[in-house]
Amino acid sequence: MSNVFEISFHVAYAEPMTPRATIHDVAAAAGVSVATVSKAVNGRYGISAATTARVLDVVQQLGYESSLVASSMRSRRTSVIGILVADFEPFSAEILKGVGVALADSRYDLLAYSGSRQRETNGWERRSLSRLSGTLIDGAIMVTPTVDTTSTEIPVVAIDPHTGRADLPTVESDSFGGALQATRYLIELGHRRIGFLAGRPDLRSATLREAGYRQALADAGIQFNPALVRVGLYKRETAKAPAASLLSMTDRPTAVFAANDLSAIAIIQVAAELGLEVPGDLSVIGFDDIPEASQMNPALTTIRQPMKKLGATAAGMLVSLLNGETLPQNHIRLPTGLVRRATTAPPHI
Amino acid sequence: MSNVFEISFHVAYAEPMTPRATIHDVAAAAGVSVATVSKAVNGRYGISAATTARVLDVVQQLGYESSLVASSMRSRRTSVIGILVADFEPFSAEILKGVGVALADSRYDLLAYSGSRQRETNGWERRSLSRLSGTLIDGAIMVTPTVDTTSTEIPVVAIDPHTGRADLPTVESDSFGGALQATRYLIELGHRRIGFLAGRPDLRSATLREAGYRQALADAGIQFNPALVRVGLYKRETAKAPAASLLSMTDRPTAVFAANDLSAIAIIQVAAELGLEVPGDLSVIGFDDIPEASQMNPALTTIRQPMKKLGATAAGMLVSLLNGETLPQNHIRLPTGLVRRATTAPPHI
DNA sequence: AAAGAAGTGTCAAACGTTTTCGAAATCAGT
DNA sequence: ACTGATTTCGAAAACGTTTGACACTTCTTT
Repeated sequence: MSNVFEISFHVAYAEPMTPRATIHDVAAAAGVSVATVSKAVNGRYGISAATTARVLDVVQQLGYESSLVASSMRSRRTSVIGILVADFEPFSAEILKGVGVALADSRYDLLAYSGSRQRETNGWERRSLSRLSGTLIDGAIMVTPTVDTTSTEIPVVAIDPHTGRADLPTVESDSFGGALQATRYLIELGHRRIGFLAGRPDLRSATLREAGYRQALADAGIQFNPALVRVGLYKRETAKAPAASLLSMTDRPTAVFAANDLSAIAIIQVAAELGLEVPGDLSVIGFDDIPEASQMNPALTTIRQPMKKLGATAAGMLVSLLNGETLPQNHIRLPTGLVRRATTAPPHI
Repeated sequence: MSNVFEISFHVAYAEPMTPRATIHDVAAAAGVSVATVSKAVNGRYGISAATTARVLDVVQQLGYESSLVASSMRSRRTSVIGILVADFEPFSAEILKGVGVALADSRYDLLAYSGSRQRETNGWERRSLSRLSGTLIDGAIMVTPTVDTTSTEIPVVAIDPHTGRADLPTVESDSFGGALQATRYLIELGHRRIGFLAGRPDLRSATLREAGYRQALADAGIQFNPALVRVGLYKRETAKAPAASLLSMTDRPTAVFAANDLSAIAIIQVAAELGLEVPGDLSVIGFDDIPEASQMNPALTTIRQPMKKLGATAAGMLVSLLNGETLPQNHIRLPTGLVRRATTAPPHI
């Protein structure tokens, strides 16, 4: 059976796949022991210049590269930083960019891992982390973790962390302040019936955004109405049904604050399907300012969150931890800002 | 020295880092051999239901997860697909999103790898591939590879491939057609002195974009002028100097076709520094339509390239190869389209 | 010339799994 | 009870590296 597999591969490929050279191949070709090769390649002390040169020559010829897996199995350090994401949606992609530039001239490689197979199940990232952490990565950044991960054997920094006691370093943006700004802006435009499409209740950002929403209402003397709140879970697919439910009410809101841009996109799409015009019949404001927000038509009014900076900051913290330093502050919060675009307008009179 | 390191870690962390449970720990706790644990966990035949249950119980208690590294070292298949990128800039990030959704309900996990350490050196991705391929990943997608990678032991699909003989499956967009469209559009606007800011000459896309540019000029009866061509290498930093050189000419072009959006952004920035107005004094058109293109002010006119689809297509091809299937076609080219925005206008009279 | 020091290379263990093979135990059939 | 088949489990090898201990040379020093 395994043979069948191999054979069909050879069919698919013009050239047969040559197995890569191992350290044993190099050792044999150079006429030395594998230990010598290892030391020569890694520049360890105790190998003469002549031998080293000869070994490196063979390495060159054979195109040998040490297997990351095998070497990391033995020596526990790999100089690779892992970032664990549920999937590569716009938010985590932006963070990835930030982490990438922050690590660009560090001595760390970057490995982003997304577990397609099991990501619906809770705690996928604890499992993934566990699978990668013993070896392979020296430290990890976790984006919107689904569990309150406790101690691991490698340093971990969380971005947009879980609710619950914060036992690990975190980076997040000012969700409360941002939500306050967003809701206040809708109120300033004249809206009174303002809906809220909430995020993932297990994330601190989601609870804070709801808190900000309620605070802004309270400040304006508007009674909080639970009937105007739906849970969209931050994802486009999961947000559509609650969005539809919200917009199908007989006395539907004139404006909606969506807890993130993907939810906002979902509700705008649902509105279109229901024949509602944005912003004519419905104002929508999002949160994040993902690149897609400005590409839409009409462009999305939203709260900008410095996603790249979140990533870069987390990367910086992680590198500090890996250097054995103590962090000056364990929890960092970055500011947000209102971006006025075209999905918000005063309500119909 | 290693001790010092450990100690400082404990300082940085409130809780001591507990080493993760290994298969040996599970075996000891369950009173069976490691072989039995392995079989129980992986559902292999030959273990009684009672024993399996007991082992799984212990696994649960200890929170055991098999090490991806160790298991991949022994059994060569990991169900992980790797995507190798030079760095996470907008283009590769978009591709990543596409690969992610394509793999979402496959049985493969996704691992994106970016070698910060050595990415300036040529052939970084061949080395990275080699380091990961023996183990860890079952197949790979390479984005804008710097070398004409020959046979490896795992299937590889290239996106935006290298020039040179195409020995591996490739996915790319219609660079020639897109360049034709772009240049033609500038000509239609009335431009005659049209500059070209070229890409990485080792990539097929770059040579094709230059070919399209020259073809459009020829079609319009405009003499190709080498003095109007600079090489920007697709990256913002590397494009700024050549852009400045181009715009500092005494008879500078009235319009520039930049081989990708990052180059376009660079030249617009340089133009601003030189006091030139876009599109008043200089029209600029890019290539890619990265998310950032529409966020700029003025928004960038560009050739849209279906980046997510490139990624998704490559992922589909790779999965086919991994299934041992033969690809219906080894080279796929996707169409491009003109996106008119605000950085292009007729030239001054 | 002896003895220690320094330099250079090899041996073998270890990392955490999976898998093959064989041993022991249980069971069925006579 | 005896044979043979079947089930259940463990021992050990293997994957490709790194590294500490050790052995053999060669060089200094007295």
